[in-house]
Amino acid sequence: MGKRGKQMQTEILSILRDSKSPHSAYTLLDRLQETYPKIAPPTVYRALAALGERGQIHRLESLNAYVACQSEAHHQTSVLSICEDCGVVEETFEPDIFSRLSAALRKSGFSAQRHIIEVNGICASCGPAQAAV
Amino acid sequence: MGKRGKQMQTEILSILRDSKSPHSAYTLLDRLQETYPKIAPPTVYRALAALGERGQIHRLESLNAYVACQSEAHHQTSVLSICEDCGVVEETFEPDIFSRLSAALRKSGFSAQRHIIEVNGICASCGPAQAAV
DNA sequence: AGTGTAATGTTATATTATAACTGTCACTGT
DNA sequence: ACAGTGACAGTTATAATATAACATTACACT
Repeated sequence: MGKRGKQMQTEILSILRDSKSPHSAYTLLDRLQETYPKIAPPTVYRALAALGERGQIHRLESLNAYVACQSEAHHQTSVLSICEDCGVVEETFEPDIFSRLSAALRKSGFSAQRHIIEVNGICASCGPAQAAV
Repeated sequence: MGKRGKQMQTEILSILRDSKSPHSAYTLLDRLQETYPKIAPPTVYRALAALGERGQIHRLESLNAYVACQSEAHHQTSVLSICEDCGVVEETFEPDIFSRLSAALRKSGFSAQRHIIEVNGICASCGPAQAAV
């Protein structure tokens, strides 16, 4: 890997962990440039790719943005729920849903490798129960 | 709506229906320009937005691309499976999985509105059973 | 040191998407 | 009929996201 690459990955991971909301690649780039003024987009994308491969971050496909993985364990079977009001993303571990999904698709001969499950909605803090308080 | 808008939607829908693989907005733009040389990106995106609202097309968030809805009925609860080999996208109706997902998230106070389920893998035609033939 | 390989830096550009403004046309009320 | 108005479509420009391609550096091995 190399020292610089690891350093960037660490920086990005720490930025993402400090926030429950997703960051875009270019938001991260701006943040990193405060410290490393000269880095360019490929640096960020390389770091994001490495982190993604290790399951340390998740990419929100519907937002083109990234969040830190909230657990050390479930790197493959988590559901990402996105609050449309406050933007917070929560990760939920739902192995049962993933295996049902794989099983359902296998019936038609499809062999599942990677599942993307993202749910848009309103989180507990922003929901009607809270609005009434 | 207006005549031109409908016309573009019809054209796009027919291009997408002619192919089981997804098309990007700009692929569609190129195709439309064969007939309407002067149209610009916003025209395509407006048509895609209108088609999407009516559930006639699905957007593949992980590919930034679009496919025609393969059914007239299930506009909300379909799983999109994407073959990494041939690129074909199939739509599967899985209301049970959607309701389980909503139920699981509701436990933590999250109210689901829109579900995005995309699965990457290998389809029946490209899978090992076929390779062995 | 010399060579080969992999990581990183750099430049440029491709791809996806939308903002903001302008033009057109159908419809309304008079 | 005609001015007003509002929705849609056209147009221009640019924003936002992502990667290709090549140059350079670092480092391991000899």
